[in-house]
Parts: sequence; C-alpha cells; structure tokens
Amino acid sequence: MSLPAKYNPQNHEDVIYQQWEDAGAFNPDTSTGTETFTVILPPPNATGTLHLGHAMYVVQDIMVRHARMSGKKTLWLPGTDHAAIATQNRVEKDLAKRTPPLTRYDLGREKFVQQVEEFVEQSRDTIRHQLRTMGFSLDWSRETFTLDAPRQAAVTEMFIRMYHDGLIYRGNRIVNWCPRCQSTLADDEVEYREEITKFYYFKYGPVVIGTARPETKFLDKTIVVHPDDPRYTTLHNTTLTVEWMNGPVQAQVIADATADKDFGSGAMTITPAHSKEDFALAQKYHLPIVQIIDEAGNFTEAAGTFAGQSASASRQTIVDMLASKGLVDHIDDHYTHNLSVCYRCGTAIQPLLSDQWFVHVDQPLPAQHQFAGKTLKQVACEVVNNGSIQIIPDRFTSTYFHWMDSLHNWCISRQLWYGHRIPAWYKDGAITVQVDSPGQGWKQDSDVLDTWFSSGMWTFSTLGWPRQTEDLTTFHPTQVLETGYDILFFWVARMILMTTYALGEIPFEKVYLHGLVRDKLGRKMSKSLGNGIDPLDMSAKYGTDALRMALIAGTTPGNDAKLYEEKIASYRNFITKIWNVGRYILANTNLVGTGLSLSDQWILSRLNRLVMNVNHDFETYQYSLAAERTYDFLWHELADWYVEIKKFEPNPGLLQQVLEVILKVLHPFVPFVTEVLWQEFKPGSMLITAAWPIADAAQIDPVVEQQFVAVQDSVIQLRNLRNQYNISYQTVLSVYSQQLPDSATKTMIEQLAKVSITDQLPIGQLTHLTNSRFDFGVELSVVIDVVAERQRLQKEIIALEKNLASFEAKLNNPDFLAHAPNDLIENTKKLRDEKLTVLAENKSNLSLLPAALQPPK
RNA sequence: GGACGGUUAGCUCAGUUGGUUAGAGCGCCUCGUUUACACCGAGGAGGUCGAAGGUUCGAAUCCUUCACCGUCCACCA
Repeated sequence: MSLPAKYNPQNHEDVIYQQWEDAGAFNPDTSTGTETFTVILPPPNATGTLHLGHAMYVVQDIMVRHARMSGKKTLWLPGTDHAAIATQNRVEKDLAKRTPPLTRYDLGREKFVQQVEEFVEQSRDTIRHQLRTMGFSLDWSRETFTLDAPRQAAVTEMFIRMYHDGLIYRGNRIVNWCPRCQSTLADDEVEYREEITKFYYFKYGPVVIGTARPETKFLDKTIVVHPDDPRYTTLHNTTLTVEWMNGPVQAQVIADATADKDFGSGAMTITPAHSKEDFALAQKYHLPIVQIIDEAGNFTEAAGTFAGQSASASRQTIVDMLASKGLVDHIDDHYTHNLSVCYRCGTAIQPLLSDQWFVHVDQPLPAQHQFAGKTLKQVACEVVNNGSIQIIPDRFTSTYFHWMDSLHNWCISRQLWYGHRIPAWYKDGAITVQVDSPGQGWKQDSDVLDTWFSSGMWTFSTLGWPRQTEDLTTFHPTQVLETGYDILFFWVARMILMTTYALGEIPFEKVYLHGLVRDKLGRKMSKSLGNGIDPLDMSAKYGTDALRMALIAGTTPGNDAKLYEEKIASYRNFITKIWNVGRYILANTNLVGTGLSLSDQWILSRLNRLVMNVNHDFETYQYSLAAERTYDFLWHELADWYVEIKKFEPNPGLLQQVLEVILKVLHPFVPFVTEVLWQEFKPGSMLITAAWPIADAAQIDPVVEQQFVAVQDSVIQLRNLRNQYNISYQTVLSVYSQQLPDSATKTMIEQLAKVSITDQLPIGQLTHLTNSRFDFGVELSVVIDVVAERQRLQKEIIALEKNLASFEAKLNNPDFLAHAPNDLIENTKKLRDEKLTVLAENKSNLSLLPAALQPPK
C-alpha cells in the first residue's frame, strides 16, 4: 500500500472525526485517569454560524488533547448560548425583510418565540457541524444549551435563591434603554461613539445653561452651580422665577461640586429622569423626578403640547420655539461628545426611569454562606487576589480589579420575549418570587433575564447544578477558562460572581485570554467590511490542520493576531511535509543496521530536548512556541538532515521511533494528519492508544549536538562555496584535510556536500573554509573566478575583524573580567582564538590569490 | 480625563530570569527535473531592535521622558 505524494485533507478529516466519535474517545467516562481536566466551551451564540473568533477554540482543543494524552480524565463540554438580545434581533431582522415586513408584535409573544426557537435549532445544527469540522474533541454526549430544561431550572433556582438572600431586588432606577430593541441594557452593554453635534446655550433666568439635548429640558427647574464658583455665589439656595418652555417656572439654585466650573457656563439644569448623574443629584436633594420621554422615545403628558411626539424629531422645533422667546444665547456647531449607543444595534441609548430587577453587588452574603458577611464584589476580588484564580496574561488582573471596583448593581431584566422568564409573580400590588404561579389571578413578570445571567452559571449549570450530580463533584471547579479578552467583564467576571455565590468555590483555576483575530491590516473582521475569512472555507481549501496551525503560531495570550490566507497556505505546506516525512519513513523501515552513529545520537538528543521544551511550553501556556519548535524540528532537523543522512547511513530502526514521538507531539496541534499517519503503522486510533511522550534527559547530549553542528557547519560551507562559484553538484569537489575525520563523519560530509575528502596535498594552492571546524581546504584551481574569490575573502575578513574587535574589547576590559561569569569569559577567549586563526588563514589565502592564478584576460 | 498594549528584516511576528556574532515564516535574489516532498531542495541578500537620556563590565531586554499606532475604562450637563 503506498500513500499518495500529496495529503488531501478532505479524504480523511470527516472519516477520522467519525471514528473518534464512534469510539467515544472524547468521553471522559472511558478514562481510568484519576486526575481530572475540565474545560467548558464558551458557548457560541445561537445566531447563525461560527466565525474565526470561534476558531480560536483550537487553543482549548490543544490543552484538552494534551491533557487526555497525558492520562488525565478529560472533559471538554460543548454547548450553545441562546443570547437573548442578539438572537431576537437576528430573527426580527429576518421578519422585517419579509413582504410585507413584520414585527414581533404582529406575531405575538408565543408565535414569535416559536419562530426564534426554530431559528435557533437550525443554528445549533450548523454550529455542531462546524465544531466537528474544526476537529474539536468535545464530549457531545454532554452537550447543553443555556435555554434547555435543566438550565432553565438552574437559572430559576438561582434567581430565587439570590432573591431570598437579598442579592436580587426590584428597584426604580435610571436604566440604559434602547428604543429600538425596546429593552434595557447593562452598563457594559453600552458603547460610545464620538460625534460632532450642536451644543445649545440657553438663557435661563440669570444664568446661561448648556445642553446637547434641549428636548429633555421641559421640566428643568433646578440650577446647579459649583460652590466655589464666584460668578454664582449670590444665587446659592435661592428660588427664582424664570421664563422657560411652557412659561414661567420656579427654579431653585443648588450649590454642588458635581457642576464643573470650566465646562460651558459653569451652570447647569438637571433632568432627573433621563440622566444617571442628574438622577443621583435629585435623590440627594429630594427633587421631584418626572419622566418626559417614554419607552418609545415619545414625549409623555409632562411635555404638554408636545405629548406623543417623537422627542428626537422635535429637537429643532423646540429650539425654534425658545429662539422666538429670545432665550437662545448662542449655539456651538462643533461640539464633540460621546453618544452612548446600544452595543447590539447602534441605536442611541435613552436613559430613563424604570422598574427593573438588579443584582446587588454590595450586599453582604447571609450568615450560613461560605463567604458570609462579604459582598459578591468582595468575594470576586478576593479569589483573584489570593491567586485561587490566575489570569493569563497577568496584566489583565489589574484591569479586572479596576472593573470590579467600579461595578454598580447589575440590571438583569430585559424587556425581550426570548430568554429565561423572570420567576416573579404579581397580584394586586403583591409580589412573590417562586417557580410556578401561586394561583388564580397572579401574573408573571413579562421580562426575561440578561443572557449573561445564565452564562454566568455556565461552569456548574452544565454539570447538573442544583442537583448534586456525579459530574458536578468530579469535574468542578474546572481547570481552565479559555476565551477572548473582550468578554473578561461581560462573562468571566460574572461567572466568578455567580459561582462563588452558588457553590462557595471558584469556577476555574486559570483564565487564559486569547487575542482577537484580525485581518492582515489589523482590522477587526466584520461583515460590513467584507474582510472576514470563513473558517470552513479555509478548512476546505487548505485542511483543518493547516488552519489550526495558522491560528496558533505567532499568537501570544492577550495579543491580537492577524490571519490571512498566505499564512494558512504556508502551514498547508507544513502539513504536506509531515505527510511526506511520514510516507518516506514508513516506506523505508527495512534498512536495519546496528549501533548508534553520531547522527542517531544527535536526533535522539534533539528529540528529547524538543519534548522537554514542549512540556515546559505547555506548563507555561506558550502554545505558539511549542508549535513553532515542533515545526522547526520536524522540518529542519528531522527532514532536512536526519532523513537525508539515513539515505546512505545504516538505519538502526530509529526513524520510526522518532516518527512515533513526533506524531504524538504534533497531535494536539494537527490531529488529523497525525492520526492518519499513525494508523498506517499502528493498530487502533491514536487518540486512544498514544500516550504523551516523556523526555529522557539521559539522551540529551550537548557534546553530541556540538559535534553534529560542526558537521552541519562544514557541509553548509562547502555548499556555499559551490553556490558562489557555480560549481554543479554533478562535479564532485575534492576537499583536502590534513587530518581526516572519522569514517562515518567523512561519509556524512562527503554525501551531503557531494565532495571527496582526501589527505593528499594537492598541487595547487589552497583556500580555507571560513569557520569550518574541520579545517578543510579546497584547491584554488577549482575556484575559477579569482575576482569573486578575492571579494569573498575580503568580505569574510571584514566580518571577522568586526567580531574580533568586539571580543577583544571585552577581554581587554578589566571590569568585564572582574564581573562576568567565568564560563562566559572562557567562551569569549575561545571564540576570539578561533576567529584569529581563521582570519590568519583568510589573509594568507588572499595574499596567495594573484600569485596562484592569472587574473582572467 | 484614567489605564494598558504595541513599535525588532520589505511583510507578519518570536526573542524565556540582562550575557557569546539579534531569530523564524512569507516575500526577494542565485542555483537545482539528486525517485519522500516543486505545497520541494541548496545557498544568499536584508535589521545602528520607535527617539533621547539613565542604570550596568555588558541593554532589544531594567528605569525615566517623549513620539506614533492600537485597545479598554470613565464621561461633563
């Protein structure tokens, strides 16, 4: 059976994945390991398809495959997130495209939710397929969904517990309202967009006030000035009658440091129902709070004649009206400010007053709790602070603390139809929180929960909580959470909050944050830019293994990585290389000899060194380094040198041994091609039979490595000489050496450089090879081009002299001799002497050159 | 406004606790139809490590300041 010269991934990947799945190889229940290794997949949103960001899950697959091969009972648990806002928006968008366009209200809640569920079912199928295509070794038997029945039960239970512990409350607060989504948003779901707009200055009694949003100012009757602002000292705590939008109003003046003396006129009026800061002031001074704009973005009755009209559309009318009253002082046309917008749809946020559910992050936990007396916030800080949870890279730790410090109570109710219904029931002003309806006439809260509430429970709800399942005791806490740094706050922080509360333990030991995948120009990949790369396209074109390598190599934790097709193509070449090395070795196993030659000892030393280094890389989460190291070994040591040497040297059966180990080391990165090759010479699936290799330190021999480097150096020198003088490999070059190397080494150099080494002094003059550890000479008569040879020697001499100068400078420096470690000094001396010898030879060659040969005519 | 990250070869990036002559891949140039591989092989050119100071026998690496690019947080009516 002979393998084709090119590896075609499409012929193997699906088959191999199916084999793995059929064998139950991803299910930890089949493992006899005692130590567990658990990773819960960050659930992709059920909004359609996976993108390259999700392809970064490959980091988890590498961790998980490595752990599994190392004998650990390994669980990687898949699932999807219902992503309330995102999914609902997606379906609403589809509805709007229909003829005639539909809204969710046309369908009604029940039918609409049904539509969303159908869409989600379809998405989840696509996602399952994509995750398999990427080769991810997920335990599909434990697949979950944030909105399936067990998770529903868990979320409801959590809400009820937190409510009874006083950690969830209902309150009337300013919230971020998205008029398009018709829902509240958490603080961190609000994004800011810089915008140049008009800034209006109005005459308001004796002061001038500034605003970017005149339409909110109808009922303003409180002026705030800074206590130390000399311009307004006389006004403090007075009440004035001022002419305003709907006629004269009674306005009181408050002195409070919130007012910025240097901004605008230094005086402002406040709008308590539509600004967080103003709301806080209103509470502080017990001012009336009246809503002017409603959930739809229209004026309420409070706006008088404007009631029912769109607030944003009425801005100009209102300004005109004030102008006609002579109340416009001036207008600044180039005011830059940050407009707050919805992170989902980009619509401008309308802050407004509303009854909502909140998680209380500053409420001490009850007496019976593990962390009794501490607040959620404190616990979440503590577990990171004391090292129970480690964030990689470390610098995100301070970001985490900073965010935690400024965390306010978390608004968790969303006015959506799709999601976890809030288990609160109302009747005649009474409220009760429980799973089922208390009885006749009780109405359930119509809101659903923020999607991060359920994903915050992800490490334990997926394992069966609140039931004390075997999975929960076996696999929790998990070892690693691997995700993008962009959701450190959204998700990671909330998982820590909720898990420490629910279980009294951490959700994971390490948080490994990967960077974002960007295009070649460093831009975020997005549909609107059209610069996205579909992982499935790349997988089909270059193979999954190549895509995986491209995603890992050159990426370090927390730093963004660029991905482009050429990079994937170059790793496709690497996969072909693996294939061909494997193919060659498997076809040439019969040339058996005995005893270990220099090259055999060398490859064993290098191989064991590689395993040792890769182990260290895994321990320190440096997957990119591990991948590159292995790449380099396979291509530039095993293939370029060892395999080439074994074409003429007796083979003591090492080739296959080396292949076996290198396939294992490669497997977490490129599971498919390694599995295919494995099955060519081993019974059974690699995934089940291959154990992670152990480095044998006794095989690592620096002396052997050094000896081999000398051979490599000489061969490269000789090849270089050939290239320089255009001497074809058909011509066997005669090389003189006063002392012949041992016969195996002699053969190696002769074969690899296509030369013949002799100790018979030739008739003509010799040119010595720079740096050659074997002190080879080549007869000058074969060097045809005297001018070129002169140039070559001169160049070498200049380089050598430069080197020499730097060594001499060090060695002549008494401080260096006094402070530097001894071996460094010795090494420097040795190098200096070597350079000196070679330099002398080169100079002598140069001086002989014109005498030995006539210059060309 | 506050903080963080980046700046190393034409491009994309490595560079472990300061220590021999700063590396790789791609690209480029020269050569090669040597039966594992042209998705290949051999060789080569190319960098005063963003700038300026400082610490040190010794700095890409540590410290200070600055410049440019990027990101996050906060947000002023």
